[in-house]
Amino acid sequence: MLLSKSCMYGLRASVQLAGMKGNTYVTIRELSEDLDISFFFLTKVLQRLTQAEILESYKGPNGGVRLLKHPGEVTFLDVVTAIDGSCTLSECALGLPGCGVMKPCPLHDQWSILKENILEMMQNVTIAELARRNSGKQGLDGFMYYLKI
Amino acid sequence: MLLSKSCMYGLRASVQLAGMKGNTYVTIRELSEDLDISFFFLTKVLQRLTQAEILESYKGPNGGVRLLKHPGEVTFLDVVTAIDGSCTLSECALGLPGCGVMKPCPLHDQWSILKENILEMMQNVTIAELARRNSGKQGLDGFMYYLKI
DNA sequence: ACATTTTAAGACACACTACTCTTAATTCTA
DNA sequence: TAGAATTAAGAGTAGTGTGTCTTAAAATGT
Repeated sequence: MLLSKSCMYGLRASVQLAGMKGNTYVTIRELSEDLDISFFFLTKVLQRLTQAEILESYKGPNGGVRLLKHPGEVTFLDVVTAIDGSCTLSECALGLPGCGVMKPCPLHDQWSILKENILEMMQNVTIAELARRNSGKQGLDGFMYYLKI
Repeated sequence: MLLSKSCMYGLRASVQLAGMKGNTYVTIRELSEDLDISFFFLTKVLQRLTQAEILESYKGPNGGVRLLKHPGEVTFLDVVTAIDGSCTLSECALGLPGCGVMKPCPLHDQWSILKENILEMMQNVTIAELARRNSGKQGLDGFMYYLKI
C-alpha cells in the first residue's frame, strides 16, 4: 500500500471540500457520511490537516472544517506530508543504512527513478485538479459515485 | 515504505546466496551475521522462502539453506510475493472500492502507470542480476560493504 | 445563564508487523 | 547410541496503525 488509510481519508476529504461550491464550513459528520469513513477516525485525521494549516475548523453550530488555502495551491504531497510526516518514499528499497548516491545498493538507481516519478506526481497534482477530475460523474456528487456500488 | 522489513530481509538473503560461489548450504546464523539481521527473525523469513520453494533447507551439521532454483530465474517479485503475499501495489491510491478501468478515480490513470513501472522493475530484475551488481565492492563481500560503515 | 452543536483531546481496544525465545524435529559424527 | 548442529514450529512481547468512545472546550441561540 502506497499510502496509509489516514492519508487516503485525508485526501478524499480534501478533494471533497475542494469540489464544493463556496468555502463554507462543512461538518465532519457530513463528510464522514459522504465519504463512508468512520466519523471518529476522520475527526482525528482532519485534526492533523487543521494543525498543518491546510484546513481551518470552527466549533459550535454552523461550524465544521473548510480549506484554509486555495485548493489550487494545495498539492497531493502537502496532504500526505501533513498526515504521515515526511514522505517515507525516500528510503533504500532494501533498507540498507549506507545506501545513497555515494554507495548505491544494487537497486538504488532504478528505485531512485521510480521514487522520483511518484514524488513528481504527488507534487504536481493539486486537490483542485483532483476535484475537477472528480466532478460530473453520472450526477453523483464527488466520491459518492465510487462508493454507492 | 515500499516493502516490509521481512521482504527487505528476504531479498538481501536471496541476493547474498545468489552471489556466493557454488550452491552449498549456508547456515542462517552466518547469513544473519553477514546481513546484520536478527537470527530468529531471519529464520522466520527464510522459512517462507523455503515453503515457496525459492530456497531449500537442510537440518543438522553442514545444513542450512541454499537456492533451489537458478538465481537467474528468481525475480525480485518472486521473493516479495513469497513473503508478503500478492503484491499490495494493485490497489487504488485513494482506497476507493469501486475504482478501476470502468470507474477510474481522479488518480487512477497516473497511479496505474507508476504501479506498472514498479511492477515491471520487480519482474525484470532477478536476484542473479542484483548479486552481479553487488559484487566487487571495495573487497567487501556483498552487503558487508553497506553495513560496515 | 442554559441547552445545543460542533471540534479537540485523551483514553482505550484490536490487528498487524517486528522481533525474541523456547521446544521439537531432523541430521550428522563419533 | 549419544550428543551436537541445525532448521521448523509455536508462543510470547512490543510498537504502530486503525478504529471507537468519552469528556472537555468553544461557539451559538434562546
